[in-house]
Amino acid sequence: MPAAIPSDIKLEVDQVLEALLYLYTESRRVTKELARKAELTGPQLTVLKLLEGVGDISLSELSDRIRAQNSTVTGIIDRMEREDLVVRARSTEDRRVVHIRLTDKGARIAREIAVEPMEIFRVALDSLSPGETRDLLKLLTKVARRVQTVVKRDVAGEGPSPHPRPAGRSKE
Amino acid sequence: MPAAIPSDIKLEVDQVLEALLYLYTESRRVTKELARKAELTGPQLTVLKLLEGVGDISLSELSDRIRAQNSTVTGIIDRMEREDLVVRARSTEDRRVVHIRLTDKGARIAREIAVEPMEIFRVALDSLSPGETRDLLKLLTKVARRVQTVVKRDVAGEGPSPHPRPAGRSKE
DNA sequence: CCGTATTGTTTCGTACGCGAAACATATTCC
DNA sequence: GGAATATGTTTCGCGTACGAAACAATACGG
Repeated sequence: MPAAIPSDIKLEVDQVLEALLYLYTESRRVTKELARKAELTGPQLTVLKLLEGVGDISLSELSDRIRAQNSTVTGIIDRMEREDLVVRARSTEDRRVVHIRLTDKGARIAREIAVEPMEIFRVALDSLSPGETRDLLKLLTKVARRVQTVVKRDVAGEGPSPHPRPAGRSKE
Repeated sequence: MPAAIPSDIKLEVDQVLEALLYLYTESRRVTKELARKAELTGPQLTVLKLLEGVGDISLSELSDRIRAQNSTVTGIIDRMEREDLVVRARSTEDRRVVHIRLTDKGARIAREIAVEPMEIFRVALDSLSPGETRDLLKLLTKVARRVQTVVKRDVAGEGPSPHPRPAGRSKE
């Protein structure tokens, strides 16, 4: 644990978080806007392009891929089924499993939207040199990995507070 | 525009996006978890700490700060008012504006949650050297700025498609 | 002054997004 | 083989989150 953190580092950390927030927010906005042209929502477009890429998958797998809970995806698929973009097909081997499949209409729309939702970010990232891109990736994954271990430890502990208390009052 | 983009760059870009998504998702999860200890939701905790920091502000300003629409914040404030965490106070100079103010209860809870929601990320970012942190910030802001200009141009155009069409059919 | 545009907030409708509980089917262990 | 368990999905309740429209008050042009 670092002993004394200079406060200008804290400022930079804030700015990093700000930048992350901005980029994420913007990525959603862009996806959404792109989707609107096809009368879709952001998540629906994501699902459509995903299915186009990998073929039929189960609902759980879909949830994993788009990092959402099953209960969330159930709703998304409900609405997409209502719009005749996908169909549910009960698996024959394991009857608990539901496979999600593109309909012809769904496949056609996926084809029509040739742009990857994240295209803008590709463009933006192109403003970095290959070396910079690699550096960025390295730094981000390093941070991500670190977050992951902290979170893991946290979840495992589950107790009173494994957090490194930030010198604030904690009594009551 | 770079002439030929090697496909391993594309892969790295994907990974960068993946990392961004992960970090953002995780930050929300952590905030939420922290908030739960005080019977709050993530956004509510954010608002509480923000008000604690800057004092009374108008609803619009609040919306700006947390990057949400007014209509979203209206709902959040509704629920917080219901829980007696904040009060609305109509401005006397301009009777259109509503100032949001912490109640004693709200202020107390804000004080009790000494941990900044983003603390975990501070910890994670501490695993980078000061130089690396600065590099990360530099790269992220560079990308963010680039995204911003692309988006701006996009919005300004508003027309058929200022996007660099990716060789897909665009009719119909 | 009066009408019109502008600005700040709320309302409404819809779509995520989550966690907990319900439910159905599979698996395991005795 | 039947109870206990685990796994895949849905249901439910709640809280964001957004855009468009409604509404209120202010500013602006004539």
